[in-house]
Amino acid sequence: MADYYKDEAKHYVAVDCIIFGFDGNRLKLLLIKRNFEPGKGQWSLMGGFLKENEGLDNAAQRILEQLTGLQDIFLEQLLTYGEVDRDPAARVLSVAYYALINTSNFDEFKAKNYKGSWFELTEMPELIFDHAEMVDKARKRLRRKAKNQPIGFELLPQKFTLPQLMKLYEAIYDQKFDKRNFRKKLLSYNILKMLDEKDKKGSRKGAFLYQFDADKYEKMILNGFSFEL
Amino acid sequence: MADYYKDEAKHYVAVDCIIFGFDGNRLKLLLIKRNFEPGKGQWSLMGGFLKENEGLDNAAQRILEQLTGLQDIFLEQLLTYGEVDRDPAARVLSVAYYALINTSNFDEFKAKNYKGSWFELTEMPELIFDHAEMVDKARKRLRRKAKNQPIGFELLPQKFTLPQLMKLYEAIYDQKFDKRNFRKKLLSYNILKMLDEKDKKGSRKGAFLYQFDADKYEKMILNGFSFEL
DNA sequence: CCAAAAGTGTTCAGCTTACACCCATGA
DNA sequence: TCATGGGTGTAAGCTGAACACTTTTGG
Repeated sequence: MADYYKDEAKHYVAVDCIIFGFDGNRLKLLLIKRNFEPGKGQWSLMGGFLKENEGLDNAAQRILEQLTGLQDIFLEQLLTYGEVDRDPAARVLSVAYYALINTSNFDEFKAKNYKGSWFELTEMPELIFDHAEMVDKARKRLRRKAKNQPIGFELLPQKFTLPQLMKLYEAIYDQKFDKRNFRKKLLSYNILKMLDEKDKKGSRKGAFLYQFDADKYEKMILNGFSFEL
Repeated sequence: MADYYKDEAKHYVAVDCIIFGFDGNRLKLLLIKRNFEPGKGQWSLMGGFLKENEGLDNAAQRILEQLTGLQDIFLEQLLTYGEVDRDPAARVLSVAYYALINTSNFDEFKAKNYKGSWFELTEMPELIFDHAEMVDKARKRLRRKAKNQPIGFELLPQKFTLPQLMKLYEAIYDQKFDKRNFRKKLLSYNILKMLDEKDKKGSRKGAFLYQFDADKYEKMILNGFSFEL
């Protein structure tokens, strides 16, 4: 095949992942200690270069899997960063993705290979390049998204309690909610299934466990419903 | 400087622009007839390749200016399309941007160089590659954005009437609004300045002209206000 | 004088918010 | 028995939606 574009410039393209996790209390971010130049030894988002015959979404999945061992994770493209000087070593475009994982089933062993560790958003170290900007953008996206879709559930274990869910939303929005109003609202969507079990880790009384009911949610959006917090 | 990345792949990166315009009645899209292979003679978004030492946003501005002669236009990155086979001629990433222009001061002469012409969204021709997908995404973004920021004003001339503004919103959302409610709501934001002039093009009675008051809007968002339609 | 678009208020329903006490349990 | 977090209902204010008639003026 003729290369119609052969006179055009070619560019390095990286994919960087903003990985959010929730430990039951606070919203956290998975960062790695960079083990190559430039910026070796500094904190950074997990990333990698886009390969010759690899789709962007695939690259993001690959990179996420390398670090966490997880597949089939919520992953969404955020924005592409293309300032000429953003990487001091060379002109590199970076396509940012953000991911939501629940920390319970994540592979600590893999993460150790990259010196990955979790940080509270309030206690983030300094990041290389424009990564802090990416994180900020991702937080905003997460807030917006969580208003329109129940993506918060990606961050929780399969069974969770309403106090846990509320803590998650409080962490995402960095504000307190009234528990009566919160329960009323969430239950009114009819996308939660209450189970017979209680989780007693949080209190002596124990809190009922719930499951997210994806079927009901599908039906709900098919009927033109819009999830709003 | 050492090229730490020299073993990594490099890629062609294009920038494609979804250009919305409003002619006072309907929301339109500016498309060009492609004059190079592949896809020569087919309808397409205006685009171009990212140059060696050019930032992404700059590239988008350059491309927009080439076609419309306009500078300082609302322009926002949408998403990057990176499927391996999206362009049949070569592996090309495309960073999509969308722009809002008011058609009154746009340079038809320049547009003719590219065989550019306006299409109603309902009468769009078939587009090359994944451009239709980009347009669809841009429409959704425009709707969302117009709810939270008064970007609609980018699409209007500096002075406009409330009926015009309402028509614009009706075009963006593809639905009718009640004019009493619409006026009440928009005026309640206090970001419009009524002028002493009337525009008589639309009716014998004439409609008062308004101007968008950017100062008041800045103050409004500083005070934590959220613009909602 | 009439056609055509501009302009104008009120009511009702539903949603959001604020708010305080009892319950169950393990230690 | 008590400390701790879990669970529950109601009232007030606000916002969004529905709805119809009068005004202006060029032809």
